[in-house]
Amino acid sequence: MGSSTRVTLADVAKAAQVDVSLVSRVLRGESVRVRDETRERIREQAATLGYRPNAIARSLRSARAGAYGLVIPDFTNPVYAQIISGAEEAAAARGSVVMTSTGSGWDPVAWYDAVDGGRVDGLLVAGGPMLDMSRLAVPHVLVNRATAGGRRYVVLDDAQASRMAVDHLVELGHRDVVFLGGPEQADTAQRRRAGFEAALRAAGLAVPRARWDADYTAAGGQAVMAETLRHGPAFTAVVAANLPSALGAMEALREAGVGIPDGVSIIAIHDAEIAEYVSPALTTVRMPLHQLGSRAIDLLATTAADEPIEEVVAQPMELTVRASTAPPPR
Amino acid sequence: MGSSTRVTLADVAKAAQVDVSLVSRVLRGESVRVRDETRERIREQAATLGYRPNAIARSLRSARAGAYGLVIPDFTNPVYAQIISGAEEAAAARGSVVMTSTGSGWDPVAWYDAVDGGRVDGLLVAGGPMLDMSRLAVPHVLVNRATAGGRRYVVLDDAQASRMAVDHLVELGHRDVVFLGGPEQADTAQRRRAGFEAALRAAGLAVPRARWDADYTAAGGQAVMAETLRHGPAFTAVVAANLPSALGAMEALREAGVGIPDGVSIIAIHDAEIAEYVSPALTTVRMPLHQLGSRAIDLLATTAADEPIEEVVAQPMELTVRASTAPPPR
DNA sequence: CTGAAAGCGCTTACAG
DNA sequence: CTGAAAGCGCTTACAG
Repeated sequence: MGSSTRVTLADVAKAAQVDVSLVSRVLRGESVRVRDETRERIREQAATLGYRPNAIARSLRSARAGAYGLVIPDFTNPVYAQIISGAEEAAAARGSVVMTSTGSGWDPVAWYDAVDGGRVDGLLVAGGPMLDMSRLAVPHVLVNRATAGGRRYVVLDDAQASRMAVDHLVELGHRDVVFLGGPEQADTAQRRRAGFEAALRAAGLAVPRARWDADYTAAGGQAVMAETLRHGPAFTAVVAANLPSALGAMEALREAGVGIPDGVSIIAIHDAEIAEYVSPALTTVRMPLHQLGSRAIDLLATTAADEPIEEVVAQPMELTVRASTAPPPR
Repeated sequence: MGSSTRVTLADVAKAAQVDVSLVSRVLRGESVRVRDETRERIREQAATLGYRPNAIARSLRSARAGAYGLVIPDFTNPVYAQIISGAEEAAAARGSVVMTSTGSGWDPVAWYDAVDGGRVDGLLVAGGPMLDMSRLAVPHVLVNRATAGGRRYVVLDDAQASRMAVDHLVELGHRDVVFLGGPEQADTAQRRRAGFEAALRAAGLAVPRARWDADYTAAGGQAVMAETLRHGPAFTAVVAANLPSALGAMEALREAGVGIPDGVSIIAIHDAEIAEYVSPALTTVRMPLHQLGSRAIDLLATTAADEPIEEVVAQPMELTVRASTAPPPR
């Protein structure tokens, strides 16, 4: 160890008594005709010296970073772990994936420099503050967000998720269902609400007039659910726009002395391990987040930077029935 | 946009009619005496052309990456989000932090190449598979893990956390307390267990003979708690070695019809938002994970690569009493 | 105050 | 089959 004396291609070349260019070719496995004996000598010396290619020099020369960036706004939200694992799986053959955050004390100027200086071949942006992607030289794909104006995104079938949630509740016999929404400016929240309302209408049920939108957090879900209990319409079931807001809503219901599911049923869009370990275990619609991450990397890698991408990853989406939903009280 | 025509230093130099070296100095803010007029012209042209420095070229030349790597084994565990935010805060002045994972389909060989090719100035390793750090040329610091042999780590005061948990239970009147441990090979788990036993002895209480070790996961915690209920000693309280295993244990208690906290109290080491939103809300010992991340970056940045680091971040550690602990049934 | 040159460690046509 | 050379886009002594 010791960064003092890094072994370079030149060192290996000297030890193996060949030119650096040959070492480069052999070590990269480039199909080059070379005597077996020479090839062996080169490999041997590289191993002996502990040569490891300088990725920076390679990148500069070849104009390829060999890495993709993935921008995550909030590592506490378990949905991102699934997107990450999908992205890594798809990228494995092409290089690595590095995550950066836009969290606490985030500085846009430093960020653009850090992310757009050739360190990555492309950027997946999974939420976070609204960024001006046109300032970026590196190709990008928005993940789970279809910003107006942007034409490079992969999203989920949010409306369908709401529909599955509503259908489940309707099958159980619920007729008075409210939607605990996400922030109005989030397009995922808009599509989930639209899907909710469409499904209600399709079932011949009334769409509540007022909107009860939280901010996709547990604290927000709790506050808005409490508000709904005080001033909202009578209801026997809730569709929560995401997992954290469902957990908050459950807390608000408990505080109000409302039983789950005997008083009110609740179902959330998105699934994660935690849904199994709350009480009662939470019924969810599992979204294809892993597939979303994979698909986004594939598109990033295979698409020209200026080519529009407007794609919906719809499969597999799955209702996961747990203990938080049951027929309405009668 | 369009990566086709990146603006280089040479482009700016030509436009401003000066040498590239001068542009480099002015744009980096190097203290160089230059006519205000020239400086102004350079800045103007850089802005007009939309120049953005090539981080790769800069790194190669200056032998500094301007970034630190942070290896995360599992993005679903909320404790890592706190470490990340601490690391980012400390790194902000020096460069960026990029996270990489050692998750699904992780390939050690590719990993060493990816991480040790000059892309980062240093590496924080927060758990994951046991890696041979001596193979790395880049300086590293282990975070929350003091591997035998390794002499570069920052850990928490795990024993103290257990002590605080036990003391809380003892003050409530508990005398029969069990420890739901972590995996035996994890040194954090060893210290938490040792602290647990020491605190019990200090309180004049018996240390259970058998060990009930899970694997730091919810599923593991659930299985081992169920086992403890069947074959373990009688107990009125549980100290869980981490948050996920506590959530699993709560599920096992519910399944066995044991009330929390009226039948059994439970307290977990580590805190996260989710602890507030399970039912009953979980009492925890909040660990200084943010500070752990910050300190690790500071040490990485200011310490020679071969200098031993053996540090404990002990403050602030805080008992957070919620609803899952109460006096024992009588 | 500003310029010219060397060189970081690679890859990749071009030669032979 | 193998080598010599150019050059990626910067930074940094060295000159003047």
